[in-house]
Amino acid sequence: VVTYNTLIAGLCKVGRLDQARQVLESMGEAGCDANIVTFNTLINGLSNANRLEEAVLVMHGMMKRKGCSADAVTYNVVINGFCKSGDVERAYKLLEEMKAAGVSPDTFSYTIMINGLCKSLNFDKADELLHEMISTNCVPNVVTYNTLITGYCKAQNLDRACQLLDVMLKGGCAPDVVTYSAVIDGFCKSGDVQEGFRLFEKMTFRGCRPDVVTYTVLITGLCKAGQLDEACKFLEKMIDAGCMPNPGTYSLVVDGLCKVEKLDIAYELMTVIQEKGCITD
RNA sequence: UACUUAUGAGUAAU
Repeated sequence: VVTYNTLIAGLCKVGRLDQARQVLESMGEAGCDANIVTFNTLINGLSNANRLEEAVLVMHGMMKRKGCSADAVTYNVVINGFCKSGDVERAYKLLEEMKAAGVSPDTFSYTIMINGLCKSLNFDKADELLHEMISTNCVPNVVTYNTLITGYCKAQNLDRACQLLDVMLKGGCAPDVVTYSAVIDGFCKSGDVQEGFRLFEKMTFRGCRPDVVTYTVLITGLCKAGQLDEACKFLEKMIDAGCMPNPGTYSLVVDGLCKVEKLDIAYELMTVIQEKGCITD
């Protein structure tokens, strides 16, 4: 079964969904019964391809089989599909349906739903779910908090984002590089690059290593603020810190320089970057 | 300790 599941997952990943489905259907004749993971894998593939009604049909088909019932992953996958497609209401209904069917939502379920609600700017409901999960002894993890924090940052509610960061610190849930990058991005997008750098200092002080995204966020902020010299310096600092920029990172700086007609500096930067062993595209 | 689900940035020229 595991071999089959791996094959189906591979087919789904490259978009050969119909073939994945055929493989699943042929398993019975081959004397190998599909299990819950097999179905979840296919349902996830359909869901990612936005073939949601089909995903639901496969889910229901599976539930009619003997010895097969939907588990938390099954629901999570479909709920996530509806959230990503923008149909948050349908997703929410499925979460209710899940509870009614006696399948307890897990940390993934709540995080997925909270993400959907944040993306549709329904923060009241998102907070409500956070409390609901805590009251049902389902522990929010770093991803759950990151999801909410990102949502609030995008909505430029930085006070609430920082408040949640505090909850994490005090509640023993260590913020990670995603948490910090999200909040730093929030500060930069609000025009306060300074505050972004202050948090950058704090994160390194607390032992959290910035990655390529963290640096890119700050460099983007500097470029948007017209501080191109600083952006260049910071780009070099990043490389010296052992963090390799990807093509997106430095093309952003090069683009910024070109827009203010500092073409010579842009060219110089390219040279420096290449000398440092970065691959330019 | 095999297989499936959730979170952050950038993405130009034509």
